[in-house]
Amino acid sequence: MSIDSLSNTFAALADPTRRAILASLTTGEKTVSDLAEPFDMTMPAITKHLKVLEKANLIERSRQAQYRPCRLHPEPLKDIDEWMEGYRKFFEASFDRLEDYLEQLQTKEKNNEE
Amino acid sequence: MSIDSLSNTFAALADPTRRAILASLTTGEKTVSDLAEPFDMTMPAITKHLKVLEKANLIERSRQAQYRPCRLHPEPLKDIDEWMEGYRKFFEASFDRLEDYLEQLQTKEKNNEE
DNA sequence: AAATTATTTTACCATTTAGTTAATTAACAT
DNA sequence: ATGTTAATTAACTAAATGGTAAAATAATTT
Repeated sequence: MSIDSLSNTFAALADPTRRAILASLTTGEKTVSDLAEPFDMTMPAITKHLKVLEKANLIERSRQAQYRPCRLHPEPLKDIDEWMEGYRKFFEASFDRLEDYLEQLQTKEKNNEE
Repeated sequence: MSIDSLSNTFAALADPTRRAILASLTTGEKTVSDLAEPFDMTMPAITKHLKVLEKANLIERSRQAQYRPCRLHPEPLKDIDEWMEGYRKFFEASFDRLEDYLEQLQTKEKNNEE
């Protein structure tokens, strides 16, 4: 039980419906019906998606009358951003420079072995 | 068929074994056995993870004798980074401070109203 | 040619996921 | 009290996922 939270966050984002829900929440709090409206999907399906997002800590919920409004809780995205940091140098560099970089690394490794 | 590629990338990253494989590839090309070594997992399991990464375009493979070396192909991470761009303002520290600041302002205003 | 090493494929299994319909809960409005 | 609106839960299904063991493929070594 309890998969690591980075995996959980990535998994939650690996679905276009859920990403669209998050995008929708960037403009402010929304009810479940509001969120469901753009999708050709039943309400229980949306409820499930919201549970996934809630478990991944990407949204927070409250109660107002019969509504359960959702709002964005972006903190877990920070963890992804930090994870990305370790790879940024690989995709920001031009292809030629990446190859140079990898070559350098391998040369260094070889030298360290001696 | 053919899920959107952003979903595919996120899904590929939603597994600690696969992320560890990517991390391992940041130091250069590795054979399947090299990659498998740290894990308590059979070779076919690793082969499957590599297929997921390959399908997500996060690794590339070649042939050298009986080896099938893998190397990092970081480009899809760029797409994630770009997706993140739309959310950065929500989780970046400066924003938190801005929120605090705005909250302070509103409190002050309220006090002035009384 | 036979044996070894590296890797994949096949066939299987258990669990999770993404959806459905039907029933239920909760709060509000008449 | 009754009905309406908002949302969830329950029960089910099909497909995907992450793993296994055993067999197959491919190249190398002896």
